[in-house]
Amino acid sequence: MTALPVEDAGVAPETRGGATRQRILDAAERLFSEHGINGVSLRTITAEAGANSAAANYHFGTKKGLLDAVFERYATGMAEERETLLADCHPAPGRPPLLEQIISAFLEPGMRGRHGGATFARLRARMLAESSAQTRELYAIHFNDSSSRFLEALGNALPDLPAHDLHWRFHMLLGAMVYTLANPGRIQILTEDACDPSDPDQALDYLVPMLAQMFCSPPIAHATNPVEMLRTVN
Amino acid sequence: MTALPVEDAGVAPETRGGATRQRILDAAERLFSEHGINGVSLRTITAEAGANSAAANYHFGTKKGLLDAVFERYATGMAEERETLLADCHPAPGRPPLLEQIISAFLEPGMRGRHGGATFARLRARMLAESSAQTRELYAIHFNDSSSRFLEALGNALPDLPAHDLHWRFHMLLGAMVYTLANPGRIQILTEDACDPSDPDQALDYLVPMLAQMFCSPPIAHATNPVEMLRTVN
DNA sequence: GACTCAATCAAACGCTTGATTGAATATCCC
DNA sequence: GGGATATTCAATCAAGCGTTTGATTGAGTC
Repeated sequence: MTALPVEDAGVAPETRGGATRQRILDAAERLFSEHGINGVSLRTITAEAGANSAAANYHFGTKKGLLDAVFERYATGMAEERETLLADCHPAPGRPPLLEQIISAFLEPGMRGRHGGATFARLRARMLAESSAQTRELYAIHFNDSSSRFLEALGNALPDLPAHDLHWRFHMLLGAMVYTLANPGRIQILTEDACDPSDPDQALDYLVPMLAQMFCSPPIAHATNPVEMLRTVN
Repeated sequence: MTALPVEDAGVAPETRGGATRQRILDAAERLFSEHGINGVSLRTITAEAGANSAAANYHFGTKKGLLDAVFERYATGMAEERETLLADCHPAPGRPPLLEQIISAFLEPGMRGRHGGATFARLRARMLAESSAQTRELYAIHFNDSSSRFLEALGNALPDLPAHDLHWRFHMLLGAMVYTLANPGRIQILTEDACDPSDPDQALDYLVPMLAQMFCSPPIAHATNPVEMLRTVN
């Protein structure tokens, strides 16, 4: 009926780039990110994609397989770009401070237009909150390595910061990023839109220098475990 | 069959404290927080509560009504305690800095054992990420007022901080809190459990002083909108 | 002892879910 | 063209969903 040209027949459906397959991926990404994975049926997705209700199962096997494909589509390139940008981080005159370079290299690929944009960003945030076995595995597969490298790079850039502080601050960085991506709109409600984290440019402009300042600030002395106060790194 | 004593017959089921009703609330809170609202069926909840499959509908009308009741159960007291603690914030020798008092007053009621503990905390975080019409409304009803008051108190404590910075830093505070409550376990995976945000005491010990330092740090000069750089507050 | 009424129960309602089937159609290479 | 392959289609499946029903229970009231 649609008679769209299929440009690469002969390949297994998992690696095809057929038009229907793409439309299903787009629809699934959008609907998953809006209503959650359990909140959307395959029928809704295929209807939105203008495809037959069996098409999703044909192309991706199961609903789980569809989410895998949706996630994989942008996650791989995103992690790669992160690492590329990180490799290019070095202190130099005329460039931002090293810490800002590193933080920007971590945040930027996931927040700007490439790699799925706001839709995929929101899906990632939602998946982190849902935290099922599948979503945890997808995160581990695609992001564990690069995130570890960033943690290491931040530690090298701040040799005097105790590991406990480094880890907690990275946790806070992740929190700021995820909460911004999730865009629950709380701050917009509370401030009547004076501050808009849903604008990626504004978000990066603020988060990168603010997080850099946070990482730079002196270690937190905490009373719970005095031994920690003496330790330096690791 | 169970023959449990009903201590307050004669009251409408919405305000009863019957044993079955309580068990359903407990089971719903736990299962909602673990698998999401769409990820759990009423049958699973009632089975977990050892009740008949119609019991949830009898006591709460609909699944939506059940979530309302689960949220209401602790949210009201939590918001009240926040406001009580905030009213008691004032600079004095021998007490922590005012900023830490305010931040602690905001974070503590939601993170320590009262008001549902870790289970309800995780549910709140998940609801923020899901952000359906119902969850947004529940948040607005129970938390908008008190959150606004905290934003105001922070602004008063930091009269020289531009509103743009204040709002963004409060956004980051919310992100750190929610991400900690959601407990996706990312930092534990990356650091092999050296840092444990799922321990409320450790979390508060670190977050309160670190966030206070963040609020205290100098304003961020941003190039996007130079006019902002000249403004002070509001 | 008849009556009330909140609470519980087993059973079923109509509907949606993820998944499968086999026939029909489109597209490719030779 | 022909034959193989890839895709789409309508139809169907068992299972599960939220919700409703009518009967039953058992403690309190007069």
